[in-house]
Amino acid sequence: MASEKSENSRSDKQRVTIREVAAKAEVALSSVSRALSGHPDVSDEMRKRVKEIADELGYEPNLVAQSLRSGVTRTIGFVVRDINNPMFALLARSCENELRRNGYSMILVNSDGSIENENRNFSLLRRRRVDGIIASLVSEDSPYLIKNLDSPRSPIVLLDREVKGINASAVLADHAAGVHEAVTHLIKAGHREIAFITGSNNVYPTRNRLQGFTKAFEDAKLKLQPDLMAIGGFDAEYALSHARILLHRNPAPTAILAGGHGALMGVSRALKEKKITMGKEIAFIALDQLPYLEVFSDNISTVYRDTEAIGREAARLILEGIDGEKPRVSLIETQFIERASSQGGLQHA
Amino acid sequence: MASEKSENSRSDKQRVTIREVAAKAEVALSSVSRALSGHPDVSDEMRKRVKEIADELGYEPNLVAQSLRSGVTRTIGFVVRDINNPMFALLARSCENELRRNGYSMILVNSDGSIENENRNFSLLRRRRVDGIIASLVSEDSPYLIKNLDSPRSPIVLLDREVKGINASAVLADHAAGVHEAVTHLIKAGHREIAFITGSNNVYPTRNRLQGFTKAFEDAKLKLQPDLMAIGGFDAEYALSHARILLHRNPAPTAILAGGHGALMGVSRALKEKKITMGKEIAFIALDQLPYLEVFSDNISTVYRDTEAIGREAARLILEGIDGEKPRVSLIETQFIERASSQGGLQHA
DNA sequence: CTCTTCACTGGAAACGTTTGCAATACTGGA
DNA sequence: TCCAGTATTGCAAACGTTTCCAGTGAAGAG
Repeated sequence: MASEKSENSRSDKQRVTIREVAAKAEVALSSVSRALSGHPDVSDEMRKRVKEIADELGYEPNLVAQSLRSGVTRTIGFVVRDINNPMFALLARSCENELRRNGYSMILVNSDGSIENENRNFSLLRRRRVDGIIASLVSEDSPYLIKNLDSPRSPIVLLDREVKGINASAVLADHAAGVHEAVTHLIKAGHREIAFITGSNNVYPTRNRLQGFTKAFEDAKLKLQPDLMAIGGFDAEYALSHARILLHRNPAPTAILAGGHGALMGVSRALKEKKITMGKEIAFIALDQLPYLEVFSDNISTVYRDTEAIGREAARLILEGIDGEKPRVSLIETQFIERASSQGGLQHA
Repeated sequence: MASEKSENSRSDKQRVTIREVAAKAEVALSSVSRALSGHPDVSDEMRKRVKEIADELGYEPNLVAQSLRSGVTRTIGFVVRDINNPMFALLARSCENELRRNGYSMILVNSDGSIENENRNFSLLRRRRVDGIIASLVSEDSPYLIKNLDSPRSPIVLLDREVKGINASAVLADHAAGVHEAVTHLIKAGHREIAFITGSNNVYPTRNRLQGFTKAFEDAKLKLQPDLMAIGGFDAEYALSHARILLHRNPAPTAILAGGHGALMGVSRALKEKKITMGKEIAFIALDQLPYLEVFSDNISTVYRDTEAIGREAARLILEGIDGEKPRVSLIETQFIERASSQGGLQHA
C-alpha cells in the first residue's frame, strides 16, 4: 500500500470530512453519507468505492455533526454520589459495558452528596442533549427534582430511588426481604439488642431496609429499640461516631447491621478501636455485598444483591426508554448470606 | 413484539432554541447569542432583556450545536482497564472533579484489559471529537498505539504509562524509589527470600518497580532470585495461582510484595488458604495504597502515592495541552509506609 | 455642518452531517 | 414504441449555534 502523495495530507491539520471523500470519489455528499451509514438505496459499487476512499483518506465521521442533525447523541449521563464508592464503581462498570455494547457512551458525573451539584449536573447533561440519564440521587425530596425530572425530554432511570409523581424507570433492590431474613436470623439466635446504622431515610434503600427491620421485630413480637438505630448518614464519619456511641451503651448491642459502604467502613473502624472482633464479641452483618468483601474479609455475613445485574438492568431500562417504551420499575431480589461475622455476640448466654 | 409505546409526549415538546428567544425579544439571533455568551459588544439593556426572556422560555443552550460550530466539545475521554479497580475509581473521581470545575465533562470507557477494545475506544472518542484523552493503556506496545496516538489532534495524558515516540503528557509515579525503600527495609531486617508478584512488564509501573527492586538487591550486594518473581498479570487469578506456587517453594519466601489491586487480592487469598498471617509467618507489602486498605486492614504496609493528586494532575496536564502548551511529564513521589504486615516472616532466624 | 469614530445591532455564512425531493437511467410490460 | 415502475444518484435544506461583516444612529472632532 505505498502511497505517493498521502504524506503531505497526513501532516496537515484539517480533518477530513465527508466533503473531501465525495470530491475524491467524484460523487455527491449525500451518496457518501448513504454509503457509509448503511442506507439501502446505494449500489454495491458505490458503497465499495466510497468505503475504500474513506479508508484511504482516514475519514472519521464527526459524531457532533451527526448528533446535531439527527437529534440523537448516543450518550447517557451517569450520575452518582461518588464513583469511589465501590458499589457505584461496579454499577458504572456493568452499566457502561452494556451501554457500549449498544453503541452508547457514558458521561460520568459525581455529585459528591451535594444536591446543588446534582442539580447542576442534571442541567449540564440536558444541555449536552444526552439521550438518557441514569442516576442515584442524593435525596428523593430535593426542591429541584420535580422541576428537573418531571416530563423529561429523555428517559430517566433511577438507581435504588423512588420519586413520586415523576415519569421515570427505576431499578429497586428488595432490601426489605434480605434484611428481614437477616434480622430474623439474629433474633432466632437470641439477639435482642440489634443496632442498625445506615444513611438517612430520604432515600429508598434506607426506608426499605427499615421496613424489613421493623417487620422482623413485629413478626417476632418484639418491640423496636429506636435508640439502637442510627439512621442519618452514608459517610464513614457518621457511622464511626454513632458506632462509638452505640458500643458504649448499656446494655451494649449484641449485633450490628451496617448499611452501605460508608457504614461498613465506620463500624469496622469503631470495632477495631475497641478491639471487638466480629463474629466473636459481636455479630455483624453488612447490608451490601461490597466487591472487596469477597476476597478480603470473606467471613462477613451480608445481604447480597447482584450489583452487576443491576447495572445491566439500568442500561436496558434506559435503552427501552429511548425506544419509546413506557417507564417501568424493575425489582431485584436480595438474600441473606450467613458467614462467620454474624456469629457470636451472645457470650452471656 | 407488540410492545406498547408511550405517547410521544417526549418528542412533541419542541425544545426552545435561540431563534425563539430572538423572536420573542424581537432582536436578531446574533444578539441573543452574544448576550448569552458574554460577548463584550452588547448593551446592558440588551443583555438584561435577552436573559430575562431566555429564562422565561426555559432556554437551554444546545451544546451539540455549540460544539459543532466552535469545534470544541469540552469533553475528555477517560480510558481505563476497569473502573471497578479502586485505584482507577479514585483517579476517575479526582480527575472528574478537577475537569468539571473547569467546565469539562468526562466520558468513561473501560477497555477491560483488551487491546482491541482499547483501540475501538480511542477511535470512538476521536469520532466524538473529545478535546483530550486521559488513558491508562493496557499495554505500551500495542500495534495500534502509534497509529492512534501519534501526532494526535487533541492532547493525550498517559496515566503511569510510557510510550516512546509519541507526543503525549504523562503522570508517572516514582515507584522505583518506594519499592527500593521497602525492599531495602526487608533486606535489613534479614529477609533474603523476597517474592514479588505483579502485572506484566509491558507497562511502566512494573518495569519501574522492578528497577527499584533490582537496585535494592544490588545495593545490598545480594543477587536476585528470578524464581521468586511472578511478573505477568494484574488480575487476581494470576496472583492467586502464582502465590500458591511460591508458597510451596522450598525455601519458602519470607516476604511478599504485591503490585496492584489484583495482586493484593490474589496474594491475600492465597495466604488465607494456607492460614498464613501477614506480619507473623510472612512479611507482606502492598505496592499500592489502595483506598479500602486505610480503613479495612490498617495494618498493611504499603508503598504510598497520592492517587488523588495524580488524578488532579492528569486533569491539569490535559487542560494545559488544550491550552496549546507542550506535553510534559509529571513525576509523583512514592514512599514506603511501614505497618504491621511487613513484620515477621523470619521465625526460623 | 460634515466627517470620523464609536457602540451596538442585524444579516448571513459557516460547522459536518442527514434526508426529503427531484432527476436520471434502465427495466420490462402493454 | 411508449410508459410506469424501479433503482440509483444529486441537490439543497435543514439541525442550533457562533462570528464575520456591513450597517445604523449618535456623539464628538474639526
